[in-house]
Amino acid sequence: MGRVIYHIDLNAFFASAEILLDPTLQGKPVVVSGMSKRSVVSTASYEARQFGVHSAMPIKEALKLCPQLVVVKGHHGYYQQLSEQFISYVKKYTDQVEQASIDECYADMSTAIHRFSRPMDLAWQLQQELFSDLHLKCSIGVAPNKFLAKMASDMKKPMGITVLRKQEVPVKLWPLPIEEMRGIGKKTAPQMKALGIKTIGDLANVKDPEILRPLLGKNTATYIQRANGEDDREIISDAEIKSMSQSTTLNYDFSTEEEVRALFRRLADKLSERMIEEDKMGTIISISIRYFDFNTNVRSRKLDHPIYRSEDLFELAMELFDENYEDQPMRHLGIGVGSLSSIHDQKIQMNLFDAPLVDPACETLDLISQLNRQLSLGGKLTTAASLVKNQTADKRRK
DNA sequence: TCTGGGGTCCTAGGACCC
DNA sequence: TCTGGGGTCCTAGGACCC
Repeated sequence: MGRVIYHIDLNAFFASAEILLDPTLQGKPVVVSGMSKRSVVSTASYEARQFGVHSAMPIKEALKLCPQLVVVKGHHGYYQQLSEQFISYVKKYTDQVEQASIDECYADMSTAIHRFSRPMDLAWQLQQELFSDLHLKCSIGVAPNKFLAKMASDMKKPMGITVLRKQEVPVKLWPLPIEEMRGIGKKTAPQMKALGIKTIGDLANVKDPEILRPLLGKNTATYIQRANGEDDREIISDAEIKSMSQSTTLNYDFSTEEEVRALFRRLADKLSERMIEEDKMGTIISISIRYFDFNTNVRSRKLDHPIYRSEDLFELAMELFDENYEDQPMRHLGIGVGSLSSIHDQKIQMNLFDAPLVDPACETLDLISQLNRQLSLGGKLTTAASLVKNQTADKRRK
């Protein structure tokens, strides 16, 4: 007996959420975007899409296409709350739910559908609940695996329910252009077309897979299987986040150290706050610098102890910046942390008494000065244990 | 009216080790 | 009278997705 996988995709999520906050926006062409001249459209309402406005389009271009466009600033905390409610509604039917992004998830409904006479009925009920209770529209794809469910949910929007069976693959999937395939983007699609692979069907029936290896790498066989409607990936309901970052595009290009320091302070503060909220610390620090000409550098460093405090993020970001800055005007800066683990778990493992012994003669003064620095910065007072650990790690690095 | 922000995954080269 | 062969880690770059 095969699986029944749903892919549930909220339609124009950010725009719908804004209409919930301000019902007078209902029926109007609305986009959510930043408010600077360099902003792009994050999400467009269906009314806005009729003018040709779409995600990632520069806001100025969108206004040119649709002068009456209503531009609203995003409220990401609110979207996050709505998203959590969305997931909890899906979890009423199964605990096998994998959140794929803020506005979509996969769910294994193989067992849950037995409570309904037809698999479509569960989808219909869930869609109605999300609309009547949360006022959110969604599209649902129903299929034997994640790939087909995702393709199915894309086939009818908004408020669509699409069943895609394995035997329907040649008729419903194969005619689609190759760029509709997940993972084939605007760089790879033209190269595949140059090889004569113009549709998903062409990929499914490719005679010599080796010609695709330079484009698709080790996943070549997987792509061909997907094009044939095969995908045995499990639903992963407890995926851990792997990296966190905070970045911004400037209103005008930066050229001075003071500007950079002030921005890195702000980015470090925000990122640290989010990391503490998510109970995450990490051992890879990275910065990104995008210059005026869009040339972008990402520089990273592996650390020998995990960090999450704003001051640590800031200091290391500035070090990486000073080592790598190419002395040109910058339009974008960012800080990221990878290789994440739990702050909480480490604190449990390492209480005060587990701290490594410190040579009192040469270490005490330095310890006190670090402690004072942290207090003066208004940061949370960390345990002496973690302070000592940080310090010994620093010494090792030197 | 140029080109956001937050993520994931893959590739490739060099260092280093046995 | 040239320079092994893996395996793993680190770093950089790039494609892709929502």
